[in-house]
Amino acid sequence: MQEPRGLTDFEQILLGLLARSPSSGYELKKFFAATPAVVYQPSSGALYPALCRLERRGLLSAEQAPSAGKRRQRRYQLTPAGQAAHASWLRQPVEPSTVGADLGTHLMRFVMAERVLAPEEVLSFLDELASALETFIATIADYLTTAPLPGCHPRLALRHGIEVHQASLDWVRSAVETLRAAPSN
Amino acid sequence: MQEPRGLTDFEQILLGLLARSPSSGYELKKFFAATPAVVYQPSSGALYPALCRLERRGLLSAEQAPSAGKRRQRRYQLTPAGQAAHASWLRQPVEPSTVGADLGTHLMRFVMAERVLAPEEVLSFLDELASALETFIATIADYLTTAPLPGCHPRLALRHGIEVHQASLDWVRSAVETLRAAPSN
DNA sequence: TAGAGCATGTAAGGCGTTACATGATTTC
DNA sequence: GAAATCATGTAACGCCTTACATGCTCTA
Repeated sequence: MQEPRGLTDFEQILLGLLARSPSSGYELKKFFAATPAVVYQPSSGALYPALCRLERRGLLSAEQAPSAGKRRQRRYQLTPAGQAAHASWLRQPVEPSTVGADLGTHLMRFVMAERVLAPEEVLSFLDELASALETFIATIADYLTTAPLPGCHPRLALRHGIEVHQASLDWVRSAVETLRAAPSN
Repeated sequence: MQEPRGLTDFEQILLGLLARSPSSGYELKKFFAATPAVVYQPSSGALYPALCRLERRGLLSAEQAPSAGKRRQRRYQLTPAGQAAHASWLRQPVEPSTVGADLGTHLMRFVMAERVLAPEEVLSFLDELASALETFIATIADYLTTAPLPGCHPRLALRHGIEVHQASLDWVRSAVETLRAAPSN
């Protein structure tokens, strides 16, 4: 029995979307297309095979064209195993080394954690995210002062990194405030 | 003659690094490893084939272990065609639709433009970047007010997008100021 | 009935990852 | 002389992209 390798981010996100509401592949495509903030537009060749993989793993189940016309349509929903996999993804600790790239994945987790995780779990996720961001910012700031950088563009680019991640950090802190003020809504 | 598909971002970045100073594959690896802001660590299986592809296209040339010991080593440098491809990458207009994801690529272009592009070309690149960011921010802000979003986490996540990209925009403006004040250094 | 959109999928090809392979050189 | 590091590469495998294929359903 070979290790069943972990799910990709894309697969986890599909799981999260289907946890909110069962959908067909086409509806998922429309969702991605309609959301301007999500700048990823999965192709058919990525989406349908991913759904098949999740189904083969027993994380999704599909019901064939139940309602309305006879137009074939596979509406997917999570199995209990799928829900478990999704919840475990949401509960994964924030890996500090990943905060420099793909902040998007963390944001996705935050969005999907609503109503799945307990409010205090969400707050501790944000705490982890905040300290990962602090560490990352400190690392760049240190590199900026100590490393011998040729020219002025590299320094400016590092300042960009600091300022953008500082903005993320500020956001995390204000989000914590917001959620503390109105824990459930 | 089939279209020679464009270079990947990774290949372009390799070209940019080698334009600064000819290096071996191993030195490039060390560079990626040593830079904390660059959160990508190319594997051997990505790096060496990429260098070979660039060489086969005639964009790089390699000299075999010239100096010191007889340890085999391939030191790459740009051919004239490679320099042309690199400059053309740097001069590519900022595609507004790409500004939501991979801001990193734009930053890379900015860093590598120093001393390759004329100061006014750099400034116009930053202008393009600024207006792309403005558009993106406005799009999210509009979506935030008009779209029916379930729950409070999605709204918070969109605010994150706005604030982070606003920080980028502020940085662009201050970078323009800095560069205008000290055009060459 | 012709066309546009719905809805799912497949095939070829490219690139990256992980892991392994292979020598040469320096260090203890 | 053994071990670590230098330095380059290859093989298996997986996923995504582009492009195409296939039917069904609604509208003009």
